[in-house]
Amino acid sequence: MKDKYESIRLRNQLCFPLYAVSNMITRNYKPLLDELDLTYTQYIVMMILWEEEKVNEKLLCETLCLKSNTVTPLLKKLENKGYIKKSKDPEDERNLVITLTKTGEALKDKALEVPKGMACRINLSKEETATLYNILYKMLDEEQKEQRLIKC
Amino acid sequence: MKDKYESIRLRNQLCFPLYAVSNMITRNYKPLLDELDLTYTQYIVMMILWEEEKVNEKLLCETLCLKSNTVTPLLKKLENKGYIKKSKDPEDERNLVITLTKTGEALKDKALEVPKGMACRINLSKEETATLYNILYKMLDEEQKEQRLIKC
DNA sequence: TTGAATTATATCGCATGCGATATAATTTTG
DNA sequence: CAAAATTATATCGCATGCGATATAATTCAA
Repeated sequence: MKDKYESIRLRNQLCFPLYAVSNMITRNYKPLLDELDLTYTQYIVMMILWEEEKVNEKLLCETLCLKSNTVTPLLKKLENKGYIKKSKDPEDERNLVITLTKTGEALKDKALEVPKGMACRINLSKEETATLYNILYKMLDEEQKEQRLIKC
Repeated sequence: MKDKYESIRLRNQLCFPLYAVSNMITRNYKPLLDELDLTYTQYIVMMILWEEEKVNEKLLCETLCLKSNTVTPLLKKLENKGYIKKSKDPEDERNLVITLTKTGEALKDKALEVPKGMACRINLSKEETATLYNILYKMLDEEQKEQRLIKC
């Protein structure tokens, strides 16, 4: 390596484009999600609920790779907007069970506009998209594996 | 498409793994950057300064794809830590010129430990890394192109 | 079986990101 | 050349993310 400092050049980092693209995506979603009165993080929580009907907070945290200190206040906001309901699992009172309200359920159809609006904003080929998707999930899976190893 | 709602399933989003991996990367950097008393965003600012010697805020914002409302307070913190100095460009007093202090410059060698420490945390092949890098920069470049088009 | 460990949420403090807005310096324009 | 527009920073308010810590419910263990 010519320069001792090659490894700390911004252009040689993989982390930076990941970080910048992630910010970029969130920025691009904003105008579309404003229509639903959702932030990006609130949107991915709602996506899970539109699929699952009933989820507890722990599972939500694991699925989204977030900690409860991010998710708890976020759920409070979704509750205040009238999109979700919170209740305790009678089997184990520690578990928070989250379900959609009628309003939250109704939002599902409106949400179909979001991916439509985003489609034109990401100019990748089908193949590039698939490759990107697979590499990213590989990274997430590795991380999860690490987590499990650390627990042992 | 079988299900009308396929497009809003979390698993069918490209944005989500991007978002989750970006968070994951930042989490992984934290213990390494704590040694330098830097956050991740502060670290990428310092990387630019270690390369450039002298940068103004506008260029910094463009390079990092961030707005001044993120970068201005961040520079104040780096100044308080004694890593950078701020001055005005005499040619155009609007421009903020940022340079490293001796302490900031000295941190460069210590920073070489950071990519060393990260290497083992990303389990991608050379090829996967290159592919990921290229696709991400393609996305960033498209975005920049859009920006220019909008300006016209 | 009861005190200790574990687990699931919740709270606190700090550092981003960013839209909206304010301010100061420079450039454009009529 | 003076007012208007533009440009570069700065400030404000809100919504994350997360490490550290607190609290309540459950499980484990002596």
